[in-house]
Amino acid sequence: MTTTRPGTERDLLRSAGLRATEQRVAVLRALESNPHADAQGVFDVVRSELPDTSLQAVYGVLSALTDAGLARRIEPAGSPARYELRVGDNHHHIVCSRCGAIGDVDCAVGAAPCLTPAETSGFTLTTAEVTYWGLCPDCATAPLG
Amino acid sequence: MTTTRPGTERDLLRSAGLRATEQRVAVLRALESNPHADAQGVFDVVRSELPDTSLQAVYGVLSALTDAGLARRIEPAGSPARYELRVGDNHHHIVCSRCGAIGDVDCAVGAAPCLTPAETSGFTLTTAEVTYWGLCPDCATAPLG
DNA sequence: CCTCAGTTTTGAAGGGTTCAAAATAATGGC
DNA sequence: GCCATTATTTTGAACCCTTCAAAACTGAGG
Repeated sequence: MTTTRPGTERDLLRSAGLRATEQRVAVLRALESNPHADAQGVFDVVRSELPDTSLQAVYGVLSALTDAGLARRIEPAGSPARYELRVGDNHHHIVCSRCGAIGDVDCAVGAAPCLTPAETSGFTLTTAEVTYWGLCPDCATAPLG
Repeated sequence: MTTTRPGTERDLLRSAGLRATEQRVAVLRALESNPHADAQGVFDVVRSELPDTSLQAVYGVLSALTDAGLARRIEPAGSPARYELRVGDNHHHIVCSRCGAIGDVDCAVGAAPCLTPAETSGFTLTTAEVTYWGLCPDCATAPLG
């Protein structure tokens, strides 16, 4: 067996119709160990493994993953875009208003109560996105600010 | 009576502890007639009244209004920041994913059901923000894309 | 009317992201 | 296994939105 050994990321990419490049595999790994990382954060992690990777490549990979449905892009106010691999379930996020840390939050009351506003102003609704704001454990207990 | 006549915006500014400059009055008027406008949009409207106003002044005014609680800043993903004068009530927004138009949406089920997630990952919660995505009336009936 | 602090103007820089052409590398077929 | 094809990445640059900073100005109180 001289073929590829691990391959889970490669398989994931191929099954999504994407070429399994080492940059893409590295980005997937980076996001596995760093949920909610931004492009720069992914870049930093990827570089430790593939030192010649460019930031633009990371942007390209993140875009490809997002388009293919393998990643999800979230953009909290005042923060650069973050990416996560947890897709397909409609979960939400809680953002620390002090340090920007992000946590996952499952939908509040069962299925999707927030998905049905009273009045949509004539808009056709497709999705609802909830962002909670607060303080992460560290910042809540930290000194002043 | 040779004093100011209209003055509602001026009064509003003064009561918030801000100087009533003509730029600020103009920005308030622009937001009254253009809810959810972005800085550039406000700038365009203000310029029709005060041609010498700078974009930086608009940014400054919007920042001052937001800090003073007279305006609210919203930042939908993929859009420049928008501003609105409707503050104090926790209403949400619906954004057209095609053209970016924004509508107001009152909180779905009475008070604030979305404010209580099941699990906060240890975060201390302060606010919840709901963004609905869909198509505005115009885009829903428009041709393709 | 004058003074002083708060605002705006002017000019520039910054971060995050996207664009484009050329070089490179991953597939599928031979 | 080797080639050709086409997707990806590299390289280098530009873009938009926003903020910063010093100097000129203006509103509000005395």
